[in-house]
Amino acid sequence: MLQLIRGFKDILPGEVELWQHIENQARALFHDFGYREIRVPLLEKTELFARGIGEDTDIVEKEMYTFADRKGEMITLRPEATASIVRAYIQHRFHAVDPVQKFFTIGPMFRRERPQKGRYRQFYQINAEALGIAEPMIDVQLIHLLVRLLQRLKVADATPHINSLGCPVCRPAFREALLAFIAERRDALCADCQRRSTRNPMRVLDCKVPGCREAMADAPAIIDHLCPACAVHFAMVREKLERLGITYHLDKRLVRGLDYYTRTTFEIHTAALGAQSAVAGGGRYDGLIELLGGPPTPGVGFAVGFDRLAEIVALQQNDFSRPPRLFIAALGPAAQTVAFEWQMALAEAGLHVEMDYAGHSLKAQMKRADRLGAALVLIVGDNEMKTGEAMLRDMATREQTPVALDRLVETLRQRLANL
RNA sequence: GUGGAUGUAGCUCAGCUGGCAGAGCACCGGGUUGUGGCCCCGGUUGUCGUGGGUUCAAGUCCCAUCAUCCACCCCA
Repeated sequence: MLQLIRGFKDILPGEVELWQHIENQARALFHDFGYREIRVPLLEKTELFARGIGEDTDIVEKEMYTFADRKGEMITLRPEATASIVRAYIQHRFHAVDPVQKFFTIGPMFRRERPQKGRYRQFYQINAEALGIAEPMIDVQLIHLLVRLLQRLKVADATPHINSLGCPVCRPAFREALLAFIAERRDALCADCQRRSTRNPMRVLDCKVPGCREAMADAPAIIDHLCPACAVHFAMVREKLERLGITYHLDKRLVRGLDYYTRTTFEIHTAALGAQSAVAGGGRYDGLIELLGGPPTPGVGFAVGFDRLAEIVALQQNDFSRPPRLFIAALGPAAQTVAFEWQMALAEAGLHVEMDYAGHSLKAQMKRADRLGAALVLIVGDNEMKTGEAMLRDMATREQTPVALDRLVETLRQRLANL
């Protein structure tokens, strides 16, 4: 049997409704906050991600779907959306018209990781990006947006964890302090951290190995080494969060896996999915636009893990089925012929109507109507064709009333409106 | 990339020291010649993940491989 590719999955009818529900909530929220949808390609030149995300990151080093196309150009299935959105911002010269742009996008991303719960090779993200705004207000707006979205989706425990990663001004000094600290207790760290300590020392801070946690307990924190500008920025983010009544955890060990992040950084975790606990994350990336060839422009954004979010939402709310309003049980070829035409006419009038196409017994058709969850069943056979009145059965009350066939649409609309 | 567990009907799973491939649910039909849910009766559904090996005989034992799940790792 031909099967789908490892780490990929089908989203089947029944589950799709849940995805649509989440999308609808996100779109409505983004619309109200002035975020406009942007759709960028799934394929980009490899260079965009190599430069944007960082050559040394795990994503670029070993997780991207990168290949040569037929002319030998190196292209990559996008592992995230921010780099593409920033590329579009620069390419279409948004900064020249109005540097302030707020975008959102929803779509698939690709990373070749080992599949696991809530982790697929084609996975979906909801992204929001605010470009051209340096003020801490917009950091807070994005965190607020994230919290509101999760509230609307009835996700409990959606408390954001926040931190500041500083900027190119304050990070070197912190890096020195951290390296010095790590050097003193290198032997106590796990093998991974010993390797990390030279390449990406910030990662040692959020290692989960108990020995490392212990050794790093008193490690210097980034927020104690912020330059005055970053310190003020972060203080304002915290103050505004508090004024909005958004509870948050200050997590001095929170770091990011992508090189472009600066200043405010945030994540939302949940216990619902085991180890794949991060359901959303984001932060400020003030250097990225310039790095990708645009003018110096601040930026901040987040990504929500759609697959993970859908699994969490499904835990409390998983029935999004939309049963037909009416089932037409037709008996005999003559009735079936008119039923077929009614179904189309009623659909045209905005009513979801189902019928049986195979000419099963009335009993079988009633069973099917029940299983589909139809509120009403219209029973039409030779008798009804002669008298011009069909029987309309209310499945909940079992009451049956005659309905004139020539006034069918109006009667049904009335009856269904009252349900 | 590393470690562990699991693959048998559409779904959930049973199948002992190797001996005729099963149950429940679902689906189809009947009990009721034109009336659903509950009940009763009957029926359909299989590359036992795949490929090799051992054996008179393999769902069962061995090897390989693929996939899924869990954890590490990484991240959303």
